[in-house]
Amino acid sequence: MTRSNGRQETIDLLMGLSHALSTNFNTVAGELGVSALHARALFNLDQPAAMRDLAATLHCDKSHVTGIADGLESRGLVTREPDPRDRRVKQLVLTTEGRRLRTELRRRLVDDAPVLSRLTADEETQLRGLLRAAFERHTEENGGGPGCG
Amino acid sequence: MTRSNGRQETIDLLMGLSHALSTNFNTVAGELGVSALHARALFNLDQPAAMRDLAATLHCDKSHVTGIADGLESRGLVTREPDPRDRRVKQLVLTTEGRRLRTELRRRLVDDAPVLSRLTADEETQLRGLLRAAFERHTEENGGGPGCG
DNA sequence: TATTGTTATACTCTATAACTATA
DNA sequence: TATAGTTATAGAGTATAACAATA
Repeated sequence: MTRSNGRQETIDLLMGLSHALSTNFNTVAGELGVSALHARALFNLDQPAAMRDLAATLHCDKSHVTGIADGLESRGLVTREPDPRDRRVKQLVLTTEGRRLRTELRRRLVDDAPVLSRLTADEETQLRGLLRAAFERHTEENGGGPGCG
Repeated sequence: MTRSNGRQETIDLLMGLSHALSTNFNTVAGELGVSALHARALFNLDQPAAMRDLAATLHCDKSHVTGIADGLESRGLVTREPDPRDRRVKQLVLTTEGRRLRTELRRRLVDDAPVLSRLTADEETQLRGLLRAAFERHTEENGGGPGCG
């Protein structure tokens, strides 16, 4: 019970931060006219990706990615490109508009970051260092490193 | 563009942590035999609460709380108690079993905290200090302080 | 035989609106 | 007239299973 109470406070704070972050993500996505789901997909499409890989990144079933890709494609944000190496595979590739939207999404997430904006530059650097350390030591166990998975 | 790149990394790290945290929350809830939704409600019922208040805490509509309370009640985890001051209101109160489950939930969240477990005691204290500072300066704007809202 | 993506189906989470009983 | 909770309904998000094409 020596460390637990502090640990518990840390968890509460992190869950609060987590919630603020995801609320902000939803808000920003909404402002850009896409659902949070679509924004999450866009966010992870910095490089073209096979649908199977996007499913892995998003921790969902591949059948779900079909629907996501349909939505994104009908909005002109991605295209399905054949993979010359394996004709079963379709690569999802951002269109120009998709890239624009993705860039804007990231820009706003960075600019509007809730809670975070309350730290001084020094404090933010400290925080980043701590998180980096935690993730470097946090091996594959729990689904890997950071990102919008 | 001086600070943006670092900031962007911080955001990525936080989103990764956020995801690890919520995955862990779901896992722990599953191990205890409740859905993440029910666990989230239990988590916030440390004190009896009117259904309207739980809706506010969970950031959802009151109609949704009716369903949550139905599920929790049918599992013997909460009861609906009348409020003598206002006969429209029903207070949700944890049963003995509900309290036990809530305690166990919190214990496991603290013990199994992913990523966090990779920090030394000193680092965790530093992290807690930073988060506390951020939240203290982060006024009501974005739904208030920490918690499992 | 195994895998990629698709379709069909169903289940969970959540919001909106109409209702009731209070206030 | 406004609010607390309920009911009914509908829409996302997601999983499972069966299928087609390809490996």
